[in-house]
Order: sequence, then structure tokens, then C-alpha cells
Amino acid sequence: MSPSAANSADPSRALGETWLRAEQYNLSATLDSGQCFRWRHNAGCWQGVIGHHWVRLRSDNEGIHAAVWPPTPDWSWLVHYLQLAVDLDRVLQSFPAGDLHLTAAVEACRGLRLLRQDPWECLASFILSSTKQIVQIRQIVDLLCQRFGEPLPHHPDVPSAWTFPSPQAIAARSEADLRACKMGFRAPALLAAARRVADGSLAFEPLSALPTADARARLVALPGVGEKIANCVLLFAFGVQDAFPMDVWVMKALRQFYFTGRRANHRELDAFVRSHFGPHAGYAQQYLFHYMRVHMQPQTRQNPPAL
DNA sequence: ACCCAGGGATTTT
DNA sequence: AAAATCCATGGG
Repeated sequence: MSPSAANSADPSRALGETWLRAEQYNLSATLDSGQCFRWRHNAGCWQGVIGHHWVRLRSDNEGIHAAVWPPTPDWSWLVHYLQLAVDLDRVLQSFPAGDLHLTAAVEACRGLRLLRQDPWECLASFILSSTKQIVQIRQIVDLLCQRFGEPLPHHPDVPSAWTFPSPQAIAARSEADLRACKMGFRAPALLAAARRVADGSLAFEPLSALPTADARARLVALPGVGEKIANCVLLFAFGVQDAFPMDVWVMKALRQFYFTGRRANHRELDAFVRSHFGPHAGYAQQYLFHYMRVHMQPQTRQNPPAL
């Protein structure tokens, strides 16, 4: 018997496991739709880190199997992260009736959800995201965690994993240390944000309680944070349902679907978004983004099929 | 409006 | 093999 198997047989080394009911939850679309950067697909499972837990998730028809290390008696943090209490049908019913493009996106990405992420990890990750492709963002975040995160308790059946580095851990580093994680010109912005959180001048709890416009203004005041990144934090961390991060993919989708390919400017697109998508515009954005990125081939993106 | 700030991945030559 | 382009952008 291998040492690993011997250890897994030892009840004191058993992973914490549970099963959570979840209807129409598309784990793959959700964890691979660019809202988070720390999940890896492996043998039908998704492995990642949430807070101080290593997590392995697998969906079946009626729910989600979860294994964690270290074990925990309480699963509310996972239910919250995955937003299992959200009634997806209610969200989808709020979408504009007769929008065939959005309908097609929803059909193609059935069960895509929005997560509820830690504000610091979310802000830091999206500061690192500017003009980077998702593959590269993942790489930078990985390096950052390995070098400056806390190692999680070892388990023979679990790959080495680290927490996302705290604001204090980042603030204690030099700009050069951060640049060594391949983040380039984003390093000073990340460092500044970490210092602001570490010294208490930026507190997420009060921020999330502010009216959306005020919270957005406070975020945009940070170096390296514009409307797009501020909206990512509002939507992915604070759950502001009508926050609508507009990146190049979403802009491409909007122009193609609603402006017949016309080069509408940002203000025009913004006005359309606010009037069109309704109270869960953030969800609509996530469907359009994932649909554009995954389900439309390069040629079709130039000349979309008629609906 | 324009241009610049890493650098890896992807696409084109 | 080498070169050009792209990228969940913001700031000057």
C-alpha cells in the first residue's frame, strides 16, 4: 500500500466532503468565464482555493460534490461563494423579452452563474487583469499566491496550494518583488491598493454599504482602477446586480448584436446598457462575455450568423 | 484623440 | 522560425 493510500485510509486525514443541491448550475461555465482566476480543471473536477480551504468540486445532475482540506463542519462559506441560494430562473426572467441575442447566449451557456468573491482578491486580481489575457492573468495570480500567500496545510492527496496573499503580505513587499511575478506596470497599482487596505484607509465592509455610485467613485479613485475594474469589484464581490463591466469582448458583442456592427462610442453603449438589460444587467454581461469568448468561432465573430 | 506601460499566448507571415 | 497582433485598461 502506498503511503498516500495509507494516509487517505486514516480517518484523521480524510478530506471534508459534502453534497449541495443545485439546480441548473454549470460549474465549468461559471469557474471558467473570466470572473475568477484560480480554478483548474482536472479529471472532471475543478480544484481551487477559497479563503483558507483547498477545494475540489464536481457537479452531477442535481447538485455539486465538494471535497475540502482542511475539513470543516460549516459549509456556508461555500454556499455563499457559489451563490447557491440565487434563483436563476428569476434572474433570467428579468432579462428583456424579445432579445434574441441574449436568449441565444443564455441557451448556449445554460447554468452560468455569478460567484460572490472576496473583495480584496477580486480587486487585486482585476488590477492585474488590465490588458492581459485570461491565461496570463492566471499565471500572474499563481505566482503571486505561491510567493506571497500562506501555504495551506499539507495533505498527501492534495496538490500544494496557497492562500491569496493578504493586503498586508503584499504591502510588505517591494515593487520589484511584485514585478518579478510578471505583472509589469501593474505592480505600483497593486502595491498602492494593498497599502490602502492594510492601513485601513480602504475598508470593503463600509464600501459595500455605500450607494453604488459612491462605492464606484471610491474604487475608481485608486490608481490602476477605472470604470471597468470598479464594476468587476461591484459585481463579483459586492453582488451589485446591475454593475456592467464593459471589456473589449462585451463591447464587441454589444456593437454586433445591438448596433449592427456600427462603431458606437462608449457613451452610446453605456446608455444602451442602462436602458436595456434591467436589474440583473451584470448577469446579462456575464452571459454575453462567455458566449462571445467560447461559443462563437473567430469567423463568426466577424460576421455573426443571422438569428 | 493618441500613445504608452509587461510580456506571454496566439496568429500571421 | 520570425514577426505581428492581441489582451476583463488606465493615465498622461
